[in-house]
Amino acid sequence: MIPDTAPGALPLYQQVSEMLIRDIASGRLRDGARLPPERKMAATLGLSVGTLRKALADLEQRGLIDRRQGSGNYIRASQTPEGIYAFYRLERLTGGGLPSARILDLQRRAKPDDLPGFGLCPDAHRIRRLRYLDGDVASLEEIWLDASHADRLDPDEMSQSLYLYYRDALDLWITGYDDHVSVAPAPAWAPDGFGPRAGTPCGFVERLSRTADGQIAEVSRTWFDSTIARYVARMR
Amino acid sequence: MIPDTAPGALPLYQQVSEMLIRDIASGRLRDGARLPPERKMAATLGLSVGTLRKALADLEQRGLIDRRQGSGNYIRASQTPEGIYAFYRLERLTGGGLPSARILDLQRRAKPDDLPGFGLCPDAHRIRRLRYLDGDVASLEEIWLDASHADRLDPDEMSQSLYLYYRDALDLWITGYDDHVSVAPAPAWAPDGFGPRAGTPCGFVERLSRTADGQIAEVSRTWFDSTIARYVARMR
DNA sequence: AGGAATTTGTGCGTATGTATC
DNA sequence: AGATACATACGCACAAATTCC
Repeated sequence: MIPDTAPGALPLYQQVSEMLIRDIASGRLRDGARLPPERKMAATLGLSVGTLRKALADLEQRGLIDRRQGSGNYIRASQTPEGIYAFYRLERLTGGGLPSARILDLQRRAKPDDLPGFGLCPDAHRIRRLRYLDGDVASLEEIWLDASHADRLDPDEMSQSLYLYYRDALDLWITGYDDHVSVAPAPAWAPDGFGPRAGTPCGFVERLSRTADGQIAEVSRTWFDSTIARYVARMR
Repeated sequence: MIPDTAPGALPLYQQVSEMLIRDIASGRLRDGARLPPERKMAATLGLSVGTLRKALADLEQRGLIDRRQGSGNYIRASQTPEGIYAFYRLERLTGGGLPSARILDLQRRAKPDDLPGFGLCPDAHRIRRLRYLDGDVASLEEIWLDASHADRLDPDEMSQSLYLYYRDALDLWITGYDDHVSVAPAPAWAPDGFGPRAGTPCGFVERLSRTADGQIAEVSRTWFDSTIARYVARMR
């Protein structure tokens, strides 16, 4: 790797961290793969072990790798065919579950007034999706992506993980979020197959998704069937 | 500080981190106070700057201090009279809100079957509390604390933050949790003043609280009024 | 079973950059 | 502008866990 030493560039360890995230997202590093030993890897990249370790610690905190003393560093097996769902916080009541998605509708529209203010553009892309866990309908999603990041969205290219699509097709990197979880009526457009009828209370998550510079790029709303799924947060 | 060098002791940086947490919790370090410069502090504690920095990074990640380059390290102003609510995840719909609590009931009982398995003891202390945000009733809590950590609990000594009581009175250190958020009927014991009537759907959080060694010490259930409060999770 | 080799974890020290006061 | 203080980066030694022969 050629480090970017221009003034104002990111610190070395962050450059390394982002490069590795990109490698994982793109599939160049497969799930479960073992990274080279730290000392070898540091030598290859031309940096000190300490700096590399800081980057690796960052990846571990994001849940992208497993670090095992005496063994090695491993790309965390995501147990999904589509890639990483590091940001997906719904799981079956029994724990886990394989997520998948189906797009119901995609439009470009003016942002409605009841959305929190975000982004630069008065317009946004509205994506409505049905989400599954192990094949069962678990939730509905309505996603508003600020239109400044893309003129058009191609539903055929969208992968099961929207964040991967953002990264690969739009070069838009979501690095964090704020989630607000409460209870709200299921939306009027709730299709058959989703447990709660329109207007009846169900779990509700509003997410503000942020890029590395702290700007909100996307606001999403998720209504979930709490007989199927629950929202999970871990702190340690 | 005299470092614990016994075999099996925690790493130095964790000992330092825990000591500082204790100092903050106990009030020996006041909100907003500035810590000594890293080099001076490291010299005082008899350890290297790098080790101290690792402990400080840990505190920052837990949100207990602010680190400002060129300025200093500051105890994060908690904006509450009671101390830290780092683990409290409910806030007003408008953001923030001052939490307080009132104990409704305290009993020692056999653990009910519908609790997840935890702890060593067949018994647990059951605490039922009413929680407020800015004086409004926001949620009900039912807490089950494994009885192996204390024979008796003294309701008069319990502070607004149970975790502080655990630390100070029981020497029990809660360092992390798993939260499961969904929708559930308000419990039969829901008192007047709590918005949702018994049996009607409201927000629901089940929390498994862990000590540093990963053991579950406490299971709590919170029913919250989603017209008043929402559950908040941040990731970055 | 056991010991050597490998690999990550912890801790120390130092030099230099950059933000704040 | 100078002093102070945190941020980044480098390198080394030893401990602890794992792996392999």
